Amino acid sequence: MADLKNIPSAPGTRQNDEALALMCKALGHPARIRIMRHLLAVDRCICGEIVSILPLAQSTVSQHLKLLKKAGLVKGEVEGPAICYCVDKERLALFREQIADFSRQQDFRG
Amino acid sequence: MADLKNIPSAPGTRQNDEALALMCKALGHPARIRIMRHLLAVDRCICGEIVSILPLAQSTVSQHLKLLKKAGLVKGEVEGPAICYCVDKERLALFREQIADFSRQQDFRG
DNA sequence: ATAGTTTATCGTTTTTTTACGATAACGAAT
DNA sequence: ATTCGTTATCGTAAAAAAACGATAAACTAT
Repeated sequence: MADLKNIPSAPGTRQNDEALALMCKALGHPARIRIMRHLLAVDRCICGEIVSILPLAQSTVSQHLKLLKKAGLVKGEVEGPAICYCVDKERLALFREQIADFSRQQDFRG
Repeated sequence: MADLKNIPSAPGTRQNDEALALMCKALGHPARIRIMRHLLAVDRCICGEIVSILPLAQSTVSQHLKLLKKAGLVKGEVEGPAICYCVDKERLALFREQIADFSRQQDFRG
């Protein structure tokens, strides 16, 4: 990938194209959408529960969770021997706003 | 990728995880975010203009546009010798709503 | 200490994505 | 008919993503 990070952004443009793209990419896979939906539905659960609802190996699910964490959409905390995951709702709300701003972006030149 | 398409969806869950993931994936690259922002800013422009604002080869930009078209976020129409691109605002609005619904999804069991 | 449960990481393979140059296709204008 | 400007497609190479099994790490409980 060429270095888009070093290009000056347009005046009215938000700087965080990278972060926005990262979050979009994190949601750009059906398994990860599923994971998010489940977490939103049950509020919080351990990794094993997610494994049980998806037709994927444990290691694969763990990788998906890692990506979601990297994008900031999910956070996990140790809970006894297991790890409890939940959606970072602030980040998700931020994402929703960014998408809203983005998709309402118009031409306000002059 | 395993066949997530054949898994029964949870009761309250929207069916179009695939479509939502596809649109997210389309926006999951900084170059494509840039393209969308530019199109939103200038309303409509030819492909060559987009090439000129990105540090990418013409063929690469063409591929990115192809992805955005495949996701339905962008449409292009022949205009003389060139092709004029613009954002499909209805689709983008739909996407925004899907994200809004998604990110507000809560636990309403019982 | 040992055994059991849970999850992350490693190593690997396959597939997809990203990027490029070169070429083809298409329309406009000479 | 030929040339020019514009964009898509082809072929290819390099990088990243997706998936798995096996193993390691960490914490509980016996």
